[in-house]
Amino acid sequence: MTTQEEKTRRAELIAAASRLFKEQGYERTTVRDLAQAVGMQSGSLFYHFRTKEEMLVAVMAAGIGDLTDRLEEALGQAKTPMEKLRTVCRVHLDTLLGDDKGALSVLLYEWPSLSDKARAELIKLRDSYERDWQQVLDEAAAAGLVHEDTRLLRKVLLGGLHWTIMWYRPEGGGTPSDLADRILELIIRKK
Amino acid sequence: MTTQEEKTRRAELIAAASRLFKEQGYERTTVRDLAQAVGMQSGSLFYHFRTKEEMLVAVMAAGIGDLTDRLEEALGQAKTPMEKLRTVCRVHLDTLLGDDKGALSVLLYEWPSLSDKARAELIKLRDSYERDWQQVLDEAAAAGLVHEDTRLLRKVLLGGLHWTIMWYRPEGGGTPSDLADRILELIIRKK
Amino acid sequence: MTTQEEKTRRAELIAAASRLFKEQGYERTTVRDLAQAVGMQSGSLFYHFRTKEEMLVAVMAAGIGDLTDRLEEALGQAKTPMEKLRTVCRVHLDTLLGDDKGALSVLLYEWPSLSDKARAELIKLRDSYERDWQQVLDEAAAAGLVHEDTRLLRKVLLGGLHWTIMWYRPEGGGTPSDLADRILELIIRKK
Amino acid sequence: MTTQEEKTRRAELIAAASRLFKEQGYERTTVRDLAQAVGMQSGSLFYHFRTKEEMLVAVMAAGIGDLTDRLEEALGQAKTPMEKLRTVCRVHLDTLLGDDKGALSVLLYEWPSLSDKARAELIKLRDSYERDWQQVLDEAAAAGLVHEDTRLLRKVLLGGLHWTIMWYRPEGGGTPSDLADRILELIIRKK
DNA sequence: AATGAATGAGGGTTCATTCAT
DNA sequence: AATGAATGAACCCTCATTCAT
Repeated sequence: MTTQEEKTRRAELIAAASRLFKEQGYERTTVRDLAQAVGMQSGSLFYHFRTKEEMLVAVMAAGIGDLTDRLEEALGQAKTPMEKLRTVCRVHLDTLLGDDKGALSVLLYEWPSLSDKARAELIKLRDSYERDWQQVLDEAAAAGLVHEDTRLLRKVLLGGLHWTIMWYRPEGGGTPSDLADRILELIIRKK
Repeated sequence: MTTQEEKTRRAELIAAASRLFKEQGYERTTVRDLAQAVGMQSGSLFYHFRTKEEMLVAVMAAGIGDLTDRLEEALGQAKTPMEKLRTVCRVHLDTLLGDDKGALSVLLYEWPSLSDKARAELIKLRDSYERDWQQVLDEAAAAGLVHEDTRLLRKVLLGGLHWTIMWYRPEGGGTPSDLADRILELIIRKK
Repeated sequence: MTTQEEKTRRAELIAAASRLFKEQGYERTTVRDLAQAVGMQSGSLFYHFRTKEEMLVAVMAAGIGDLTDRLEEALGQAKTPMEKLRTVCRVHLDTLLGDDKGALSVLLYEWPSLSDKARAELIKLRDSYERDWQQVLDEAAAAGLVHEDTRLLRKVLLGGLHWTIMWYRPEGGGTPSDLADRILELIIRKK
Repeated sequence: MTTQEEKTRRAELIAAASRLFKEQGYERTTVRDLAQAVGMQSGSLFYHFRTKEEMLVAVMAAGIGDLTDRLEEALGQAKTPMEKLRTVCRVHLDTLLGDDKGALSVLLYEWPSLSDKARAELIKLRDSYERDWQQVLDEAAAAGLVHEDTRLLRKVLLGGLHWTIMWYRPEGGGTPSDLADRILELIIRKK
């Protein structure tokens, strides 16, 4: 009950922060903006988070955590290397470009705003996500679907996907999943 | 004389801003930091630039301008579609990852810090650079070297290249040009 | 039962406040510090005390009350003017420098933190303590032991004793009682 | 000229801080109070001092510095041990109770507000003042004027003098110098 | 008797910018 | 061209206090 409400309030704050950090950037978002977005006074924020940076970390951790969960669930239903490849790209773009979430884009573009300490914590989570990618790419390379330098491919492909936030527009651009498929085409080695 | 010195001073400031904006981010760099870096008082900056944002714009404009100049010069010496392809990638990474410049990375990662007005001005410059890329990719596609969806390819490949700032380390990672070649391999359709 | 527990809880709080106000000062001690020291939430404090200042007053009142009680008890066993003189000094330093109590030092050094109203209340208690001192000094003067300007002597001697908190260190400094005796020597008119 | 004005402004601020810290206490004085007292905005303070604590240190350092200067000048004109004794007490009380200065009383009563680092710096200045006292007391003891435990006497007498701020009232209390003489009587060993 | 959550005023400090000189 | 000084709004954060439960 209390736990419930606490979860709710924290979750509300994280959601609001996610949105605002994405829209305006972390530095340009004030704690007053954040408080107002959930209908409280700015001082009250600090009951839930010790610092503004802690909110940023929470947003990012939630973002990468969600993403990893989604990916692992989706991978559970993918059989072939090709299906898995499609899955990692689709889940990534669905999450990044889906309008309900800003957390992932915050993760990517506010990385330099983190203190070293906070960064270290998040790197662990990010690495776990990238390990899943690496496995999928390794299987795909083994099946001759992609170039065998999979470590480089992982970084470059993820970079290419990340960058879509800068130019993707839902109207007339197809769904994120469609886009994922088209991007995949660019690097697939047809048998 | 005055013009000469003025150019010098402005250029000094832009260089300093470039470095500091890259290292610390635009928002986290104060005008005092900037002034100190060239040995003046913070108030004196405003003789050279009306606002801090104007410095950001100057850095970005110089960055994209330089890049386009370099590219066009290098393309002048490239003959085949393959050579041209290699050139665009190499010039991009040499500029982005070369240690003497931060301007390009500032351009990429401080884009959201711009006001709408400033953004509009820079978009023109950026488009001119991307037009050069587009031409090269179109030629390459015509020669069967790359996927024919060159507009998408341009965005994704540039995204992949941009992202290298996040992970490239000079020590043990080869030169930026080497990296460019390896990345190109990932998307080349072998004849 | 409730009364009993209430007393206990109040006493705990006063003891904790005494220690914290002494160590960190009244202004620099937060109600959260105080609450934590007795294992409760900050809001719960306000069931026991209406304001933070009320805690300060309680600490001070307890401090001066205890001191007066101790003094009167000790004086009961002192016969000669010289014994009485020694007693007032010893009790004062034992209480001020004894490691179990901070209340007296709080009384001295947080006096300016009090509101006028609170101050008035405490002045009465303090005066009662000083009246005991005055009597002892008057007897001593009558016996030729000290200078006859006993009102001035009272203030100056008490000032000198108060100031010991600033420099007294238990290790290698003798006991507070020893120190009291040595200080007394400084102002005694030998026979 | 610039130096002059800078001195003026800094001196103004120190004077105002001195007064306010004495009247309201350091913690209860806001930087807005301080700024208003010299007719500037609160932000402007930080052009002259990096932190509020730096102002406190400046007040204290000025206080103890002035005091030492005054003392050394006055001692230059004192011949006999008795005259010197009178001088140290008079200078101390004139400075402490003279209505133009609050710095010395701030030094005494805001000592606990200092950070360890700042305290260390001020201890040096204070020690230099107390060394002058020690010499005077040693000479006086050699002449049989005071008790031979001069180190203890120094601390106790200074404590007694310090405490006068708590009770001295100019109206009807004689001048600070008169008071100094009367206090001295309390500890003098008549020939 | 105590809690968890919130309040709201105010804290010290930062910082882009201005301007007389 | 540059400076020293100041501005003033905004910043993140603190904290005594309140109150429904």
